[in-house]
Amino acid sequence: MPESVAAKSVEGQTAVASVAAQLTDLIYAEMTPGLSLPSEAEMATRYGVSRVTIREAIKMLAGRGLVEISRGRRAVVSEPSGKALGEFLGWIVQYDPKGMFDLVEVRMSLEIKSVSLAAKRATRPALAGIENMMQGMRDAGRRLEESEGDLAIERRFHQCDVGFHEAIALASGNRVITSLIEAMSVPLERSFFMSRRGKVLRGLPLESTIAAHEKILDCVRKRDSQAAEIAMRQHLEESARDMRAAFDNRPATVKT
Amino acid sequence: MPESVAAKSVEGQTAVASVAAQLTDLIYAEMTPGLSLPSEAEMATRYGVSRVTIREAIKMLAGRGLVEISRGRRAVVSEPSGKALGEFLGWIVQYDPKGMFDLVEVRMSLEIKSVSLAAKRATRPALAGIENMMQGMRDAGRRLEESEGDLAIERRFHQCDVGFHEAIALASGNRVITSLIEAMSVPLERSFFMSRRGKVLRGLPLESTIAAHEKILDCVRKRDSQAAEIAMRQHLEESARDMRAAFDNRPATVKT
DNA sequence: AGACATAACTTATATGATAAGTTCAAGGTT
DNA sequence: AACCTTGAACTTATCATATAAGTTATGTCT
Repeated sequence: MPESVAAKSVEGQTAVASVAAQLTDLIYAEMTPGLSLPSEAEMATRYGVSRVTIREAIKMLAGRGLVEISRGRRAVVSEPSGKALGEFLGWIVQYDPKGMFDLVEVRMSLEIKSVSLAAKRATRPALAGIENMMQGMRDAGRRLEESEGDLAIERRFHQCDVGFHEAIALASGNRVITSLIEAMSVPLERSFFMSRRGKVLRGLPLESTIAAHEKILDCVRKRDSQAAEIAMRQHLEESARDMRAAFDNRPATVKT
Repeated sequence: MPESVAAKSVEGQTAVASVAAQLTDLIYAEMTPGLSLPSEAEMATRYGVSRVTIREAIKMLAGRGLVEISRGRRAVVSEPSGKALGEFLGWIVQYDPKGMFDLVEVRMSLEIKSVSLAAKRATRPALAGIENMMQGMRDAGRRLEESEGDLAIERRFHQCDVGFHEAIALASGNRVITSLIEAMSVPLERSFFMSRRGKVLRGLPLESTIAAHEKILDCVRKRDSQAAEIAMRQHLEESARDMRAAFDNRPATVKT
């Protein structure tokens, strides 16, 4: 039997690491999202290692968000998305109690850049995407006033809020911004959910939140990037204040 | 004990995914960087799955940069770092020819925020870290003028350049910024290296680059965050112009 | 005390087997 | 002709077991 020539090409590296690196190169060089990797068996013979080794290498790529795995099908190259990155940000934010505030601080910069670019570059369909989310917020807001405290609707509202910002990022035409904002929404969403369960309600009235978004959308429509920046900054500062306030009178539910 | 209760708790999820999720929770909840996970055998019995399943789950975490693996030792929880994130950014930037410019665009926002915070918050040792990198640039710059075109020294110069910006990010006291800037330097470094090999030299004279950094450092020392922002913006805009220019008259060297 | 051999633990990889998904086409029914 | 069924071929998911080769701790011997 051929003794795994390719796999051990670099001394001191494990076969799994080597295969993972080679697969990464392969994907970068000659594959695009949606395409399938070869079958495990085929790769195993190609790289001269066992199926186990191949599987572990693929799991590594999956952890990085480079491929998606599902049973019965070959691994598929992923569309780049912020989700995997979001997990990572969660990890960074984890330790520090002030980690979430760090995140909000960064988010402010990015969102301002994002909306500024969006005002300059948004295409028609991108604009429609933003308006769609805005409409979703209005609807959820209306229904939320009628049935007070419905958590499902509240969740829907929050999703549209997040979606609004993601749509703006998309409209910016900058993929890096899109991914980063998408990523940041992951830990933020988690934090929202937890604060919700901890009975810490958002202090901001709905109309105020909706009006702020409406204002931002309006600036983007008018292609006034400076005004858009200002509107976004105000909106985020307000919601950061709110978050901070919620954080301060929080420990009511724990002991002390 | 029942048959792998924990592993298959959520229907429709594979055992590997389930174990990976549980390990992630475990790490988030009660572990800190440097600690070791249990041995594979122990986890296998604990979660009621085979060693293979445990190994694949761990490989996923390793792909995310959550743990580090080495032979003979148990997996160790990683220090959060931008490196894994950098790979991811590389992936995002990969397709788009303008991806690198998107990255530079985002970097500008973050670096400005970074230096602004650093000017306000930098501690003594953090400042020393920045000064250290500055000194490194000066040294490398001097030696670079004497021995023209030494690639090793040039590389050293570039490392200090990157290190300078990372030191500022560190001084900002914002972990998210630190990680993101560290992450962005990965694809940027790769791009630098490639353009270097393609004989596309930086057009900027050394003194100009050094002076720009000197100026930034000075502003941080004086705790003048506004001036620091301006200096950083100028520096980055200049280097972006340079990069764009280098990119434009590029294809002459491709095939050789 | 210090060097060195060794046992105990641990990960890396391979082989072979079984179960359970997906895909696709042949053939039967309406 | 359009629609469903069925099964074969392919593919991944998981397991059990075995061997090799690292790391660490426990000694003993000088």
